[in-house]
Amino acid sequence: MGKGQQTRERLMDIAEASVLTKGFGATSIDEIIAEAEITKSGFFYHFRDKNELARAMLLRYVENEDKVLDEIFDRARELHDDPLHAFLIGLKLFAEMMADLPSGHPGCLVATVCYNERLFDQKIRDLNERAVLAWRERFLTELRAIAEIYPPKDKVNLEALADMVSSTVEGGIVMSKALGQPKILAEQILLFRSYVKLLFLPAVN
Amino acid sequence: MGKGQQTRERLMDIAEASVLTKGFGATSIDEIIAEAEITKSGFFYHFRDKNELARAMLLRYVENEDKVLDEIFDRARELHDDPLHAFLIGLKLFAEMMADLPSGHPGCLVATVCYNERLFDQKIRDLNERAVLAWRERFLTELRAIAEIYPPKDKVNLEALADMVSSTVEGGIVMSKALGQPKILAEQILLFRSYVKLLFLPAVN
DNA sequence: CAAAAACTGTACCGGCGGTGCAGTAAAATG
DNA sequence: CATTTTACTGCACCGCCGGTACAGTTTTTG
Repeated sequence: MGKGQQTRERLMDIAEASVLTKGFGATSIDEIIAEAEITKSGFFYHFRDKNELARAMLLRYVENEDKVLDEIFDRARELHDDPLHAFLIGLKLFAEMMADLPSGHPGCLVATVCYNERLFDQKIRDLNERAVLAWRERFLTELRAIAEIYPPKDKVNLEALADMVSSTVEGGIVMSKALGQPKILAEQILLFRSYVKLLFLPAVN
Repeated sequence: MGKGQQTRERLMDIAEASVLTKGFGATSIDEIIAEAEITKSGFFYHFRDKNELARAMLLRYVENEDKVLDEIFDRARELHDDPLHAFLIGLKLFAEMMADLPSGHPGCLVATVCYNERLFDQKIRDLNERAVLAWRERFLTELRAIAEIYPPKDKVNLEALADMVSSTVEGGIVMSKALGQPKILAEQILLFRSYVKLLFLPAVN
């Protein structure tokens, strides 16, 4: 990674932390450059404007989340051949990872984009939508494989169930932040896992 | 309601819509007063500063949500004596209400406070926390009554399960906004309802 | 009709996002 | 080693915004 890329990453790190705690509109460039110890001109060398910073940040965030999810659920499939059990293992690993974040999940950029939509151009909103749709497809694939083997015990729309993974994480983050209790996110993921168990597992005791 | 109170409400209506789509930091007083057709002096007659507007807005929002939830779950208890069935009916009514919002749920102020925490004083963050804790207590009471009659089929922390109602709504709103599909929120509530059914109902067919 | 409530008008301050552009230090390249 | 490219610095400027201060005016209400 060249020096320029390093600076870019540092600027995005600082901006991300600020955006997640103050929102995009209240995140000032002056504040970012002060913390990064760079001049305003230096900032605008890397990003044409604030929106380009947002776009780059969101892209980086989504790519990173995808990588993390790949690792977790690939690992889970390594640990068990059965799709249902692999999925349940993956959810447990996911919950553990969320519980191990030292000061809780810092927040999801996808959620802040939703709650700041008017501030972003169409490109960013599209990127955001595509990220969520990719999550849906990811989990839908797993759920279809599960439903083929284990008939669900209640009539559910698998697409909505796939969305429930993301929804649980987004909701869990908000709850964790609202109550200042990081562990809530992991709890919510485990409750979703309990639902998957009850829905697909033939005999739970 | 006096004229002053009417203006206050109008200012909060306008501010709320803006805060939910642009964040608090990007919501300008100039923009609010332009839409409300009032002067800046008029604004500051009603609210000492932006933070007082936020406090009043959040308080109003939370009180209103509580009222809506009271109505829905009181009605549900009217329709069925059994706590589990009453809760399931309540969730269905809730989902229907969310599905009937013409352009989807506009967003939750509690979530925006979480994602703008650094912009607000302790008073507001406390108010936010208390609101979420009140939701927890509300649903915990119902769940305890249910669990006394129907032994849960999986080991669950009832407190976390109570939080799952709020979490589902918060997550569902984010998903609805991210994908531009209002119905997702209702779907997610119905999936939570399905979980409650599988968890407590003795024989689901 | 008087008092209180609900504003308007005006002038001002410092900070911020953003632009433009000239200059320069450091790193990569031939 | 020289040159080009990359990665910045410095500076001047604009208009908008949150907020302050305060005097004056209209509207509502008891």
